[in-house]
Order: sequence, then structure tokens, then C-alpha cells
Amino acid sequence: MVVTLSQSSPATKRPLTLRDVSEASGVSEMTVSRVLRNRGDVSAETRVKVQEAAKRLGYVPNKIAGALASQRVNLVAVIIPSLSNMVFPEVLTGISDVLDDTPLQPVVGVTNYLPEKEEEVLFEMLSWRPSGVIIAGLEHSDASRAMMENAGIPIVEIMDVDGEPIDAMVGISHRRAGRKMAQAIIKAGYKRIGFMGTKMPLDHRARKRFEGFTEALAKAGLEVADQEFYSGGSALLKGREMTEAMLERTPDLDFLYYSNDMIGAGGLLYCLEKGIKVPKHIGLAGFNGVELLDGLPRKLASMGSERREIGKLAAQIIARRAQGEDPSPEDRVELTPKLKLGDTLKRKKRRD
Amino acid sequence: MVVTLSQSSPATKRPLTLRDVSEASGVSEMTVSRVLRNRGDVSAETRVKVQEAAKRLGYVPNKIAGALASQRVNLVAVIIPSLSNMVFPEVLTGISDVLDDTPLQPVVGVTNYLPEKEEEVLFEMLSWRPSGVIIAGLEHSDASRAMMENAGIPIVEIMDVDGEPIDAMVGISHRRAGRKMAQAIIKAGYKRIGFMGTKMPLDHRARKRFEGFTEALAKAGLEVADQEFYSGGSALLKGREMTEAMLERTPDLDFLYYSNDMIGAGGLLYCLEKGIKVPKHIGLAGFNGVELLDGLPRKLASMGSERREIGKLAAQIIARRAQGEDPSPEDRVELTPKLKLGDTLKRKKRRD
DNA sequence: CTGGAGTATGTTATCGCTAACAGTAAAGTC
DNA sequence: GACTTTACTGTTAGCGATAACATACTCCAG
Repeated sequence: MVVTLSQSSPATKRPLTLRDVSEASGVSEMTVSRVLRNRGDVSAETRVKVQEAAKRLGYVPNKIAGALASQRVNLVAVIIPSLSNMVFPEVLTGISDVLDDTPLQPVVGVTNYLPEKEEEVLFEMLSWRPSGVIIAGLEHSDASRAMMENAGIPIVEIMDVDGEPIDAMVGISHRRAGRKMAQAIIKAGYKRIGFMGTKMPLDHRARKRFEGFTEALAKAGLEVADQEFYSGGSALLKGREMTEAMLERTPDLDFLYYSNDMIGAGGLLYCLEKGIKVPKHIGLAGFNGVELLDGLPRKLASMGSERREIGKLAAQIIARRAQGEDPSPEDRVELTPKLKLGDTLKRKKRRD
Repeated sequence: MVVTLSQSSPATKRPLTLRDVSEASGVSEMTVSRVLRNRGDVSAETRVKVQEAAKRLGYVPNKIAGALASQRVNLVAVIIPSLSNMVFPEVLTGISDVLDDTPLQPVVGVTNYLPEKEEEVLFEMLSWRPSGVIIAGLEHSDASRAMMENAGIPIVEIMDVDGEPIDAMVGISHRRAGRKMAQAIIKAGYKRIGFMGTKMPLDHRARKRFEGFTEALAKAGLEVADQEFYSGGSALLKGREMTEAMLERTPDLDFLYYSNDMIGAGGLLYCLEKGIKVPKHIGLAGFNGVELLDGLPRKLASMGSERREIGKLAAQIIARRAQGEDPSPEDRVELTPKLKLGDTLKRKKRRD
């Protein structure tokens, strides 16, 4: 039933090598190599001859061998905690945008927020001798740090700037972001504030936001009136459920701060459904400024985390270094997250 | 300010090789190699000695060299159209789940739905001589097909089964899925049906669903009463906007079929907001069965696309083949998408 | 105490490609 | 016309690991 139409396949199962192309086109392997990499002088005539032969045979160069011989690997290791949080694919997009204009290629590794897994992935990646590493976060195991310090390649730690980087760094201050949001909330006159977020032992950025948040509240003589943490599951649903539970438990809350937009959106939908007046009766805010929010009935207050830009800048640093540029102080960049009040945070001071 | 505590680094910038470990531990390179790969007989004594030296020096093996020498590369190329559509990260999760228990490692390439880009990515990936390829879709350029046919490695085409695979295949029939949804809609008694989806020249699966859908409608003497296509932007917002536009243009519609859940959710939120009675006045359905739906005020009718399972099965095929197993007819798997009526599709026949 | 079967190591020859260096012939320079 | 320079092509020697094949040394059976 299945018709196998094999290409002008050389019958032999052995994959093609430079030698095959060399023989087919009557020049040396070296010349073939030069044509295929477009490097060095080759006469137009032989160039065509070789290209034809390569195409006809269906030759695919062996980068393994090429990399070993040239001591150059055009890969950039990108290590992130997760793919299911849309934030990271967006960083990747930024990285790709930049690397697409260079010979470099991103290779992604996922750690699931586990330091041991990060160590593993890092080791695995470094063993391919990439041209650089882009890795989320500033917190790493000792072994991971050591590996990166000794790798002799550019390392860019992204997303976060609250800490000391190994080499380069591009991100925002999550502590500052938390503070800024707290200040906006306070300024709007809210007083009884609830917090919802992920269980944070390993999500350092969420933790730092929370710390900054409580710190700024404290400065204003306030504290978080209730809090709840979740892990796993559908974030939108969790946001809804946690909001319900919290409002039941602590009915006098007048503001809910969510550690990410997804649970924030769940909370918002819940409030709208229950007819709770937002932002008058209860104010809401999330974090990240995800695109999804644009489609909600009401715009959730949030703070952009600049992830696309972070990806771009990180990739640019790697690209520059790969071109031989030296490390510079400009390789440590702090971006400023933009506060968006949306429709869920009052704009003027509450008259009370 | 920065304290650089460099490992007992050998001062030299030159990366470590097997020889360094060999010298440090007083045995041959071969023995070191054996210890590090845990292969062949080595005395417990030397094993420890070598491991210590390797750790002390911070040695990271060079897989480039290893792969070249052993002619084995434990990478699996995974080629998908996009990362921003949550569907694909979920497939990746399935793949990782399985490959984590093997020595194999996924490497992801993204094509942005462009055949030329697919060709590029494929070429790039194959030049690393991976142990297998998992690629979305059955439609590829001639050059891409040729490359895969000649690569001499297992190829698993995923997501779709409406077509002839190069080698293995795991997916659902999108044509059938479209038909099935149409039948459910017809059975529920809806008659004036609108369709919204992505611009489809290159999204073959969306196209097939639409074809199956219209085909089944035709069989019942119906046709799509209105349709609209979008591209780019926030899907949730697009869903909202398109729904508004369509209901304005064709007010007598009684059902809206969305080619994915995200725009469906946007449409649902719009309808709820406008007080349109769902599913009585208007029925709604999407496609994919994404987790997000769980958090919506009303559950959107949808059809699961089994993507996690697809990823798993595909990875299992590659893993088996990598172990030397021969191709088998079981390597072509059609999964059955499950229809979920949710709260937006009437359950009984309309009395009219 | 000789031989065969293990263990535990070392040696040698690639793997497929590229850097570096060597030609060789044609063209340009003074 | 001898001497560079330029344009092209080839030769040689690795890159850093592993496969495959030695080579020692045990240990024990017969």
C-alpha cells in the first residue's frame, strides 16, 4: 500500500561526505569545502560545478566534523525554566529575531525551575561547546556557576537584575517592580490588600516581586491582609478559584495583587461574573503585561516585563562577543518595566 | 566588588580535554573515556581516581568529538511551526516526558509556518546528524521531503494523518475532526453557521478542518453562512473583534465555529458580555481543548487535539528505532480527538 | 604448570571536516 | 625579462573523542 519512492538515492546507506562531492565534481575536498562555505577564492566555473554536484547528490554537510575541525560552533545555549509560561517563548522570539541575522542558532533547554535539572541541562549544553549561554535568572547552584565561569564563553543571565551576574545580565528588577506596584496601589487609596501567586521556593523572580511589594507596603504602614499560593494546573482556573476562596475568607479586601497575569485574568473574570465592582469595590493587578489581557472584557492592571526586549538585548550581547568584541560594562542592562493601570486600578485617590 | 572565585582553574584559557584528565589521574585517555561513559571494565580504584580528577578540574566532555568518533548523536530534531501557539509547547512536553528516560535529547527548530524556513531549519538540523526527526505536518517542499527520505534516520510526522507520511506518523485527522464537529452542530439543530479562523494558506491542519467541516455541512444541505479570517495579533482579542463584526454583518447566525480555542474564547467572552444567550441563541465551538478553557466563565465546546499524547507517541517511536528496532506498521498512529460539548453547544435537538 | 578465560589497561586508526601551508599558472610591475 | 602579486587549487596535519584490537596480569581447571 505504501509506495516508497526513493530519491536518486545512491543505494548505499552510508551518508554522503565531502569526498563524495569531491569525486563527483572532480576537485579536491578542500575546494568543495570552500565552495560550500563560500570562503576563499574559487573560480566561478568550479563553484558552479561543485554546487551542482552537491545538490544533485543531496549532500548535507556534517557540522559535527566541521565544528571539531574549526573549533567553532554556531550554537547559543538558551536555558529557561519552562515553556508553558508564555513569557519564555516570548523571550525566545526576541532571541531568534536577533540571531536570525547572524550565523548563530539558539538551542533551548528547559529546567522546570529545578536547580539540579538546570545543572544537568547546562552540562549537556556546554558539552556541545556553544558560542554562548543565555540563561534565565541569577540564582544557580555552585556547580552551575563554576561551569559557566570556566566555560570561557559569554554568559548572559536574563530576566532579573537583582544580584551579581557571572558575566553579562539583561533584565528588570523584580524587587523594584513589586515596590512600584505597591506604591501605585497605595496611591490609589487601597488598604486591605490580598496577594496570590505561585509557590515560590524556586521561582526567585516571583519571590523578589513579593518581597519588594511587602516592603513598600510596610513603608506605608500596611501589610498583606491575606495571601495564597498555588502550583500547577490551569492558571486561569486557579486564579478564579483562589480569588473565590480568598474573598470568602477575607471579605473586606479591597485589592488583589496577582503574581502573574494569567491568574489575575482568572480573578478578573470571577469578579466580573459575580458583579463585583472593579476597580471601585476591589482593585486588581497582575504582572507581565501579556498579550492575552488585550482580549479581556476589562483591561487588567499590570506591569510589562519587557521579555521580548530582554531576549533581543541578550542575543545582541552574544552576537557582539562572538564577533570578537570584548566584554563591556554595557553588557549589564537594567530595563524599566512599564506600569499599566488598565481598568482595574483606580486613577485617583479614594475619598474616605 | 565582584569576587571571582575561580575554580582550581588551570589559568590557561584552553578548554580541558580528555588528555588533561588522563594526565591528572595517571591513566590513559581511553580509560578516562571508559570511566566517564561508564562503559567497559575499569577497576573501582581507578574509576574513583578518574572521577575525582575530572570533577576537580571541572572537565566537561566534548560531545562534538565524541559524536564524530562514535558516529552517534543523541539528538532528536523537533521541527514545529511556532512556539506562541501553546499547542506546540504541549507537544514538546510530551516529547520531553518520554525522552527524559532515554539518552536522547530534543532540539527544537521553529518554522513560522513557512516552507522555505522549514527547509532551512531541516537542513541545519540534519547537518548535526540527529538520531531522528519529529516534524509537524505532512506537507513539505520537495527538497525537504528529499532530505528526510535520504537522511537514513527515523522521521515522524506529527499532528496530522490526512496524507501519506515519509516514514512514521502520529496525529489526528483534522478533516475528520471538522466533520465531527459539523455533525454535532447539525444534530443540535443549528442552521445558520459562521466560521472564523486563521488565514490558512499555510496552516494545512486548519484548512483540513475547515474542509471537513464544510463537507459535512454540505451533506446536510447546509453551508457556512459567513466567514472571516485573521492573522497575527492577540488571538483572544481577534476572536472578540471578529465575532462582533460578524454578528453585526450577519445577525441571524445561530452558531459560530472557531478554528481554535483562543479566538473562540474571545468570542465567548464577547457574547457573555453582550448578554447573548449561549448556547440557546447562539452556539459556539472551538478546537484544541486547551487548558485555558477551564478558567472561563462558561466552558467552550471544543475538540481535544491530543497533543501531549502525540508528542509521547512520536518520541517513543524515535526511541524504539534508536534502539535498533525496525520500522513497523504500528508507527503510523491515528488518534481520535474527543468532542467536548462544554456549555456552549446544545445537547438536544432544537424543536423548530 | 600449562592453557584458557576473565579483568584491567593501553595503542592505533579513524570519524569528516577545516586551518595552514604549498604549490602553480596567469597577470602585473618596473 | 626577472620578480612580485593575484587567483586558484591541492596537501598535510590535526580537532578530541571512541572502536577495535592488542597486551598484560591475574586466577583456576585439568
